[in-house]
Amino acid sequence: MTDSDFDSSPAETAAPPRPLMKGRQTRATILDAALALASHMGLEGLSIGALAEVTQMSKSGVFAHFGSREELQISVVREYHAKFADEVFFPAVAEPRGLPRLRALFDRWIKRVTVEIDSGCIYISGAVEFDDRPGPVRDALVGMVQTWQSSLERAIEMAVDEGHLRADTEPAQMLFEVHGLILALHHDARFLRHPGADERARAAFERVLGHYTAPPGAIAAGAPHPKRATASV
Amino acid sequence: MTDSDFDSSPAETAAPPRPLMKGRQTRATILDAALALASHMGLEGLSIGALAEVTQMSKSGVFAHFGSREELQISVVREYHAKFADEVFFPAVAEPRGLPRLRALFDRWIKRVTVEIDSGCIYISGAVEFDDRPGPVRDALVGMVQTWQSSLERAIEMAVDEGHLRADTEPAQMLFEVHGLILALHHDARFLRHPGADERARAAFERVLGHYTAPPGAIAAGAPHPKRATASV
DNA sequence: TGCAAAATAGCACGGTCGTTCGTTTTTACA
DNA sequence: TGTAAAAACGAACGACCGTGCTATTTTGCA
Repeated sequence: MTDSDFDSSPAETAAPPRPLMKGRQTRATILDAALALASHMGLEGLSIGALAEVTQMSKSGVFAHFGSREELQISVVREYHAKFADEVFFPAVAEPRGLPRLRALFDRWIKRVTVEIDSGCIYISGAVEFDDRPGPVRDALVGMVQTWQSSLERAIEMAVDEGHLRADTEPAQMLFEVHGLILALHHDARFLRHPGADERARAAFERVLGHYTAPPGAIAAGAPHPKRATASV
Repeated sequence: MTDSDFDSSPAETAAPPRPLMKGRQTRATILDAALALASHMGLEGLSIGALAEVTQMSKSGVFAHFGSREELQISVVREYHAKFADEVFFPAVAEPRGLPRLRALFDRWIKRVTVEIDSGCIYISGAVEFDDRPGPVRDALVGMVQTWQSSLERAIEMAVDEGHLRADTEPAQMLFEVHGLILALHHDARFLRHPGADERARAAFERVLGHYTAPPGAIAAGAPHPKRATASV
């Protein structure tokens, strides 16, 4: 469809077999509440009881829509993925390839991580919660994060191809650095509650861009012989 | 004591009033197990039952040492802080001020986050778990992270004073960027299980150093006029 | 409007959680 | 060695958890 496989819903839309309407609808309501709840408490903090209370339903009523807590968690991850795609990725790929698209991606990413008061990034919190916890939830999470990172990496490659970034740019390396900025932003804004964190992130992003757009000879590899770098005191 | 207030134990060592020996000892054993457990499952994943099983004690026996789960969590945070100081901070401040010390800090930080297989960084996981969860545990966590970051920022300032870094360096900004590298490393190594993540972090660190050691005129603020930066396609 | 099917509710289960309390064992010092 | 205090145990509590059942209600279509 677009020039990416960053697809919101694999094969779920369209084709309502026969008996459904209210079902999907309340399922969507539950999922919305679950997404909000998971943003605060983490995916492991999700509880069917709390979800039932919030949606004014019975526990079993909520439960029936997912069949297991694990399936609920995975559904939440998928839901977040879809929302993330809609709010970050798709609007950004409307921008022209290269730097404009790259800037749009980063800018929307920043906003997604910070401005939405009640919504911590589930990619980030999920990564920490499930880095040591094997299972289907982790697998789903890893898959979606990898999809998003691949999309970003491809956007970087395009910027190289367009001549907006240096030809010797390592997309994976640049991605690592940019991703770090988002993580630092998330940390400083949400945990430490630093007010100016997003400005730090934007400034750092410009610095990174500055490096990857500089003429290849200017800034070579390591430190360009400062006064006395690794010398002792 | 040293040139920092990065103190391991506020006022806990020395001065055993009278009746204690076995108590502190088993408390330390429990705390060790708790630290390992929290590294895997997070601070919220800590359970007194699991801790009792691992230490071959009764639940109430474990419980008695802390008085509450919350106090246990705080003790774990303090314990991690002390270990972190011993393994990262104190050895690094043995290096001469300026770049050598800065490199030592970053290098040991990297190792702390990655090479210790069974130990995720509690600062990082705790930050995600408690960014939306007010209370004493969050307060303790924030305090320790701030202490560590202040120490790092001071090390950067010293490097500026020594003339190892550019005079117009904003320590807080540089700290933000370096911290992001550690977070990206933690993410890629532990969650995505990328093998070469630490090399990416080291390379990025050198890049950051390269920027902050370059002569002030060379790389100004934004992008230094590449071929055609923000132009459309 | 009637009727099958889907959606939801209600209830109970086994389990784990943090915590309390009374008892028993262990420690440390006279 | 005796003894008071500290440490550890064991059982029980109320609360919440996910999940499995069987009703009951609601839906959508003939």
